[in-house]
Amino acid sequence: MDGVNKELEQIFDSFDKNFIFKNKSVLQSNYQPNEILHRKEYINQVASILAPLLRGERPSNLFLYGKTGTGKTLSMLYVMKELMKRVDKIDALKLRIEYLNCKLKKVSDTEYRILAELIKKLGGNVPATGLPTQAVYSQFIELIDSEDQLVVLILDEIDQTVKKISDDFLYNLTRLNQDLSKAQISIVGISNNLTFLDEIDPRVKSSLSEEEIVFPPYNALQLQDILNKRAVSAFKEGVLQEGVIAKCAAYAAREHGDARRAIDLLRVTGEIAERQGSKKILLKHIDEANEKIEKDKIFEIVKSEPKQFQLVLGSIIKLVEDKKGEAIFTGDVYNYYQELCTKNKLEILTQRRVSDIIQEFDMHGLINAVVISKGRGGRTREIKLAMTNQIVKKIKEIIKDSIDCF
DNA sequence: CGAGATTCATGTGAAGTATACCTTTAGGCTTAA
DNA sequence: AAGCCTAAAGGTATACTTCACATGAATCTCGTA
Repeated sequence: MDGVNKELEQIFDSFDKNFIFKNKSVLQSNYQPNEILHRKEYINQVASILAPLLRGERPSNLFLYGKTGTGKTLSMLYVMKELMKRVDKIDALKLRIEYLNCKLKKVSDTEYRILAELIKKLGGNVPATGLPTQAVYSQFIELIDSEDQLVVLILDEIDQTVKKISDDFLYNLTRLNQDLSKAQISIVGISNNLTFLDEIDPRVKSSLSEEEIVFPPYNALQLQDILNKRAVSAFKEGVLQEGVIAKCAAYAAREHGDARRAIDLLRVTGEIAERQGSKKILLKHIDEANEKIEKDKIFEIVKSEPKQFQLVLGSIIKLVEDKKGEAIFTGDVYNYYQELCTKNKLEILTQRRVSDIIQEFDMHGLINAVVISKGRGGRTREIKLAMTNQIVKKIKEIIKDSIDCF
């Protein structure tokens, strides 16, 4: 018994001796800063478009674009918070703002579920299944229309949804106002995909994006500001080696100015420094962190891939290692893959499919596959691994867990 | 020797199929009036 | 009668397969110099 306690004490002790973090949550992705840097202009735009709400008028539908980590959601939520503060002071005004991230797994699947989720947020109740979609619609409308009120629906990552469902859903939403007698509704769509609006029905397009705001990526300097600000409350004083912030910002700026990425990088860097028992965060920790994030991403992909994919990847790795330096081709991979399938008693997919799978790996950046023509030797893909040996080794371990190869 | 035809091994697109997972519907059962 | 549940029926997305055709440079063919 005593032994266990000592062990625990040690763990707690080492936690206590944490030199690095003061408040790590500041660097976690759901953290809401109370001031948003370098987005003032856009926040103002959003605010001025939504301002009519305060007079009880329906604002235009609004559409926000921008790549990931450009502060769209953050800005929107901020404006929403400020608006609500203001509205609370005005008695006569009934305003509801509902935020829904369409990408969340439990929601994203269908029109039905999005509506169900919205209804739940508005205080209604729908069974998880069973009702006709039309019935859910009318319940939704009834719920909104039950009072004299203004409703703003913020639909985040809406492009994800529309890819899965048709744009009828959006069309219906934009026309909701016609079915309402007392209440009025505005829609704010947020999309990561800059070309999203080009892909949807023009009727929807015109009514959904009465106003549009594009959020540009942050540049390296702006990222630095953001990181600096967060670092102050996240880290203990003096733990940052000079240049750490700048380097983090530079890394993220290279990746289309994604602030989320920058913050993640900074956090992971801190975690690595902490784990190594370092008293300061050094530049070299950033490289490790960057690699770790990269690695995690790859592992995530590999792990979530079905067995067939893992077999193909296993075949590729095996062949590349065997043929040191020499390029390998689709045919080789397919042959070896067939062997592996037999060995593992799995069904053999057609070459057509394997070809697609290889292409997918290429898209994920796990391998480099270029289509070449070998003249009379035919056409094929020339395949190379695009990962460091370390990562390959790890992947082999992951694959080995589920499949007998190598 | 060179232009054009041929060839190889596989890429690529379209369309069809199997499967799993949903939604809808309808019928039956329960409940409450 | 209304509400609820469930099983069967109908839909739809996904992951493949099948079929058919496209590719593009090495190689072959054959006419010509």
